[in-house]
Amino acid sequence: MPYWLMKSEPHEFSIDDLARRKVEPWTGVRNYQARNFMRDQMKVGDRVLFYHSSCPVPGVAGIARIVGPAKPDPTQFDPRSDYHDPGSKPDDPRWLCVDVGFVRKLRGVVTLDAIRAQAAKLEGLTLLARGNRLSVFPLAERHYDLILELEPKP
DNA sequence: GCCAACGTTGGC
DNA sequence: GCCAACGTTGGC
Repeated sequence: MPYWLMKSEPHEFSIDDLARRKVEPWTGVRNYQARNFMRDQMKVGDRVLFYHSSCPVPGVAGIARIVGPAKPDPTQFDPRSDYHDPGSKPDDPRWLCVDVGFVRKLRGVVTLDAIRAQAAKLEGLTLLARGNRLSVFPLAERHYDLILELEPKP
């Protein structure tokens, strides 16, 4: 499954931060389903919609791609990290991260409102599923394309 | 800050 | 294995 949506809170890490960093290890995922997607299905080269959550205008803010495969998330072993997991052992890491590379920032955010307005065309999109909280999930290619068609024109 | 929805934990 | 309690997510 070569298309993904990944959420980030922009006050923590935004598309502008990724534009500066170029590549960022996607640390801090602490949900087994999201981890399993990264471990079992993500491939280097896969496309990612970069989603801003928990912010004034939630929505897709940019495009990224997977540039490094799943590997142990170092923050789980750091006692000073918010993501420290004392139950995870270095010889059997519980949490993984992938490397995410910047592709481009959209001309404007494709807002959650705008996406919802196309709900009829986006049937099955996890983002619109009731109670969805997953921070990493696969996208159907047609959903990826349709969302990008909502990008504001120049 | 509120709260619905969901995941995790732990007693039994 | 059940399920109540608790913690987290994320839009509003």
